[in-house]
This record gives sequence, structure tokens and C-alpha cells, in this order.
Amino acid sequence: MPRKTRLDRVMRSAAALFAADGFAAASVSRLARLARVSKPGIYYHVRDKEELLFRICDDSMAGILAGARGAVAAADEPVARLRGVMRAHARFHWQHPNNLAILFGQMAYLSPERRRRIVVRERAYLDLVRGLIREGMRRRAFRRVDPSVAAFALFAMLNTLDAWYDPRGRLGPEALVRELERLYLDGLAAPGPPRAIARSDILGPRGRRDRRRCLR
Amino acid sequence: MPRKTRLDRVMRSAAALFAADGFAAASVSRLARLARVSKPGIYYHVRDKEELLFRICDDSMAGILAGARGAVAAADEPVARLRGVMRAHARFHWQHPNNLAILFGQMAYLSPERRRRIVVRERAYLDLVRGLIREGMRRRAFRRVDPSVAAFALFAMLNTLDAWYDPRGRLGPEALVRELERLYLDGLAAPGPPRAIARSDILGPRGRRDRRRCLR
DNA sequence: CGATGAAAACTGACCGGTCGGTATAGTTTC
DNA sequence: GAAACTATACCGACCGGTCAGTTTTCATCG
Repeated sequence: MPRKTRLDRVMRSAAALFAADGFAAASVSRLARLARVSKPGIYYHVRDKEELLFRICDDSMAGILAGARGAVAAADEPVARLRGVMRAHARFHWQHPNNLAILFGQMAYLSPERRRRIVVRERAYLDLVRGLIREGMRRRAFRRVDPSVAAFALFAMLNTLDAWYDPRGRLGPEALVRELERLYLDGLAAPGPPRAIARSDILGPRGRRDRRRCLR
Repeated sequence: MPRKTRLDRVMRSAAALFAADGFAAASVSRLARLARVSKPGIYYHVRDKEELLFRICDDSMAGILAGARGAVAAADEPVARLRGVMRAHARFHWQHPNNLAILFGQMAYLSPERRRRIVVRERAYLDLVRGLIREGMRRRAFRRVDPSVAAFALFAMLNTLDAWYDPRGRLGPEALVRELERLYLDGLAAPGPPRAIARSDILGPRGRRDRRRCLR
């Protein structure tokens, strides 16, 4: 009955429905039923079905961008800043489980003009991360990589989380994001000169429990 | 007029259409027009629209799996094998630009039974890569990571290539895949003890042209 | 070799149903 | 009394899929 609640309920249901069925396959009638609103009641707030999608994408990009900017402001070292950005991105995903999937997978259904408005914000996010990587390279904290490729690889990892990660599984959200940080920053290959004797070989075997830590 | 050409043309057009419009938004009439076939001519070969999607997914998974197994057989070291798998995956993507996007983004539209058949093959691919990572860890070629997370991160990078990589752009396919290999294996962070002097600092500045190579 | 006939490959027209969206008229809420 | 709805009925467009009938293919036979 309060003004905002109705539209909010519609938007929330729309996010769930679009994420589950895809924008094209989701029907407004089903959305109305799901949100316990009449169909004209939806069109009272919204010009067309596409506007629902646009609002979801727009709000999501705004939230992600705000999170990233906050993370950058909260640290002054490139590695810490990038870690913060990754955590903020992941946190947004836990809090809005549907939105990233929609943003990543359904944005193509927006009209060119509306899509352009999202792409602008997306570009800003990309530029922020690329700039972070470039700054890290300047400060010798990062290896020389292609900043664009590195940024896209990061987004790929984070944006597809919902496709394969189950928060109720073996790894909790914090453990997962730590694992991703390590993987992205340190890579998969063992450290040390490629063909030389690895440090761990010299140090000899240890207890299994903290193998991980000693290789850090 | 040869038997196979017609169905092949339909399948090829279907892959293009599904990738461009999404499975739900792609109509069989448009597909028929695109493939220069009548609509019943499509249903002569195929029970329903969904079977088109199933065939694309099934063929794609078979191709990717075969490529990965070939790459494993062609090398005997974990790093080389993983590189081979990454290259085979990327090569499949260049050769069938639509298929990975469909496999990754449209598979949800399959019926449960058909989807299960794809998931089984997908699981085989995942297990292959996870096994590769585990073997590499045993041989001390890889750091101690969570094999599942590492495998999914790899797939995320490779499967979303089409969303942001333009083969006609600055980086050619070979250069890109090399960059991804380096990023995935060596990570973003600069090597060496975190707070010690980096080797490049001792060696002093060099010409810009081969900065990259000297850090390898 | 050419005729042939049946199976295979294919087509134009059409169907029931659902879609996004609207019109109208009435009801609740502040 | 305006804003925020609901109920209902409806629209034209297009959807996936089917049917009855036509063309093409091709092994077989004279």
C-alpha cells in the first residue's frame, strides 16, 4: 500500500523472473501473477516490458560502480584496491543474486539507445579497473600484462559466478573470494624459476594442514 | 540437393540466429527464411525447435571434449597439457564463433532430459581439467589451489571470450591466447617476495619495446 | 540406357494459442 | 479529489507446429 512497495515488488519479481526464464521468455502476465499485481498495474509504472529490464540493468551498474569507487577510496595501494574491487563486486552478487546474470546475459534485449546508456556505465567500470591495473604496473606491484585482457578476465570470473558457484556448498563466500583473489593475482603455476629446484623441495615435506600457507 | 547440405545449412543458420537473438526470441519462421528453407522443411528433419538447440550444444560439447583430449594426449607435462587445452578451447571458439555463446547462455532452454545429456559431457570436460590441475599440483608444477575454483575460473575466461574479444582488434587470436595463458598461469601480481626489491629494479630501465619479454 | 514407381525431401496454407500492450470502468488510499 | 491501483475484456501480431499435397531422388527393372 505505501507508494514504493508495489513497484519495488514488481521490480524484485521481474529480476527473479528474468534471471530464471530469460527476458524474452518471461511474460508480463506471469510477472503480474508472481508480484501479485494486475497486468495494467505494471503498465501504470512502466512504459513497456523493456523498461523493467532497463531499470534492473541501470540500478545494478550504479550499485557495482558505487561499490568499486568505494573500494578504491578505501585503500591506497593497487593490490589492496583491486582486492577491494573484487570483494565489492562479489558482495553485490551475493546481495542481488539475479542482477549480475541479467546484466551479463540479458542486456542484449535492450533497445540500442537504452543499451548505450548501460554501456557507458559499464565502460566507466572497465576504465576504473584498467586504470587500477595500469597504476599497479607503474608501481611494479603488477606484472606487465595487457590491462584490457586482465580486466576482462577478471569480469569473466566474477560475472559468471552464479553459473557454477553455490554459496551453500563446500566453500563459503569469503573463502571463495579469497581463492579467486589468490588465483587472479598469483596465478596457477608454482612460483620460482621454471626449471630450478622449487623452494618447497628444499624445505622438505610438511604437515598437510598448512601446505597452502607456506607456499604463499 | 545433396541430402546433408540442407540440414547443415539449417543448423548453421540456427547457430547464428540463436547466438544473435537468443533461443527464446529466435523464431522458426525467421530461421527458415535465413536458411532458405520452408518451415515444414525444418520440421521434417527435427522434432521441435528445441532439438536444434540440443544438436548445437551436443555437437559443440563433443568438439570441445575431443579437442581437450587431443591436447592432453599431445603432451606429457601438466603445464603443457593445460596450455594445450586452453588453446584447443580457444581454437574451437574461433572456428565456431556462435557455439560457445549458445552452449554457455542458452542451454537453460533445453528440457531437463536433454540438458542432462549435455551436462554429463560438460562434467567430463570439467573433470578432465580438474584432474589436470590436481596432477600438476602433485608434480609441484602448480600451486595449491582449489581445483574446482581454478577450473571454473578458466572456463569463465574462455567461455565469455565472445562477449568482449574482437579477433580483428589490436590483439590477434594467438597473441590473446598467449596473454590469457600467462595471466592464468602466472597471475597478475609481480613475482618475488612481496616487499623485497624487484629484479627489474636492479636491472634498471630498458627500452620500452621488449619490456614484456624481459619480465617473463 | 531410359522408364518407373515408391520412398524421401520439401512446400503453401493454415491452426490454436500466447504474447505485449490497451481501453474502459470502477475502487481504494492519502 | 487526485493518484494508485484492480477487474475484465479485448486487440493485432506472431508464435511453434501440423496437414495435405507436390516435387525430387534414386534403386530397380525392362
